[in-house]
Amino acid sequence: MVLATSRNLTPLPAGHPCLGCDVRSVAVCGVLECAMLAQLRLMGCAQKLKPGEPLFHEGDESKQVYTLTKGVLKLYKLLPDGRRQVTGFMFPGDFLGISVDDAHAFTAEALADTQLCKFSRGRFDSFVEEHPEMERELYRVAAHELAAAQQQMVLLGRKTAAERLASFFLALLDRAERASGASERFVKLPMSRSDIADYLGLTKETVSRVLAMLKKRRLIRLEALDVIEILDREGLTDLAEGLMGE
Amino acid sequence: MVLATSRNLTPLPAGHPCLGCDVRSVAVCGVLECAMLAQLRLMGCAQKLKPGEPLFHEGDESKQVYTLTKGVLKLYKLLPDGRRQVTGFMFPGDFLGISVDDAHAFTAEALADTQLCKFSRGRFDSFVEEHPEMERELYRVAAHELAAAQQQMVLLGRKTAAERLASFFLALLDRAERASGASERFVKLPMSRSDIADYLGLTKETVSRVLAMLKKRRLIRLEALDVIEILDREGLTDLAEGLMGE
DNA sequence: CGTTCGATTGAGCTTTCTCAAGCACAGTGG
DNA sequence: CCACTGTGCTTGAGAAAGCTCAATCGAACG
Repeated sequence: MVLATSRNLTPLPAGHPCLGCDVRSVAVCGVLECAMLAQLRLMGCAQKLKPGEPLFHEGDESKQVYTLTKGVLKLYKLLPDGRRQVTGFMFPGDFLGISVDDAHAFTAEALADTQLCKFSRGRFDSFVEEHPEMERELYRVAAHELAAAQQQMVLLGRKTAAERLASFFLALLDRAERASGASERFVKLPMSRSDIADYLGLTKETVSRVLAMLKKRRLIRLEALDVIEILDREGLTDLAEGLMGE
Repeated sequence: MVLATSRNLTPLPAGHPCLGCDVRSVAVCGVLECAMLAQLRLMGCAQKLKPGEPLFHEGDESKQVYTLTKGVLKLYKLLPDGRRQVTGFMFPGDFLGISVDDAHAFTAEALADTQLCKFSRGRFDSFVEEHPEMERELYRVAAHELAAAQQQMVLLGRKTAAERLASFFLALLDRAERASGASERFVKLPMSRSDIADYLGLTKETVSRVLAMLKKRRLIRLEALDVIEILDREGLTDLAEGLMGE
């Protein structure tokens, strides 16, 4: 639910801290010239996170922006009594840097071994200053995120548990296919059942039960605890859109 | 849940279609020079809507952008079976124009007699082209919207019915106070109970019942069916943040 | 081989929803 | 001026989806 989408590939100069990443692009610059991408990357320095390690907390001052190059992050907000809402997951290629009033609106925490390319906000801002087309791109990505957030509001406000799970798996599938550029049958779930529950506004028990139901209906299969196979994409799509209820 | 916040006031030239509006500003240009605001306004032409009249539908091609000058709009998305999620309300000063792939992500419908200042997207884009600081402002507003959307996800995913209503009233109160620049005790509800329900992920019956409960707890009072008085703002805030449950 | 931690399953409960009836107020026509 | 009607709001009773609490399972790891 934050700046997203991986794009064009860009070569990195030898010796750069981001060398060895999964990704050779800067997501937010999908439309920018390769020269510009390389230049931006040069300004960054590498940062690594272990599973469970936070990158920053909700309310922290936002002094850096990041590109995720390897791993997965979950983004979440907490209520004072501990209720958690996961607002999104970040994958390689995603850009992390939108903030209001220079404060982070959510906590970002690694789900796996994670690697980021970090830019100081000042340097990033001056880079954007020098490349006005970057500004447009930032706006485009924010607009995209906003549309995704509205879609998630429909899910949280109006969909049943089964519809939420179906929508979630299809969204992960779409993303995997966009990343690989090929059609996929298997979807990796790098997050726990609790994380899925907190993203979909459910409990982990309900997630487990609905998962069992989707298996019994032959819509999906569990290849492993954290890998699902999509058996009936059309059926899953109908379910996700609420067409199975009647 | 779409571009928002009213700001600086700008005089409009005599004879302009927007003359007679509630607002003398273009929200999205909060930081821009007055000269620029006036110039943008000159490019616009007026449009009026009656209650219940749609401005555009979800999926329609997005050929215009708008500034709301008078009235209220509700923005919503539908599931195929008719379930509705209201993603936001628009008030005078709000800007309506963020879209992805040139298609509207939601339906916009008037709740009252409404007046807008309309710009063709092409002219708006070339105006933005000529005023790069406008691009930054668009981005800033989109980022603000995104933060609000994430807040709404917490509400929809994790809050109880009472917490949702309390949060909603406080958000309306905040907005009213920002608009008037003064402290307020009364909040106008220009939308129906069903609209509130569809915004908060509830049913209209639950909204009514929770309203009755809030009255009994002396947190609010109904001045009229569509005007609430805030009797205990602190209590309402505690409730909205989930601090009353324990 | 035992321990641990996440995932699953079960039973009962709570919140919210659904369906239905009653109420209040605005607009209309006699 | 008042009954009539429609629409939206409120209230009630029963149902259901999903939650809570608790027990069990199972894979990973020491």
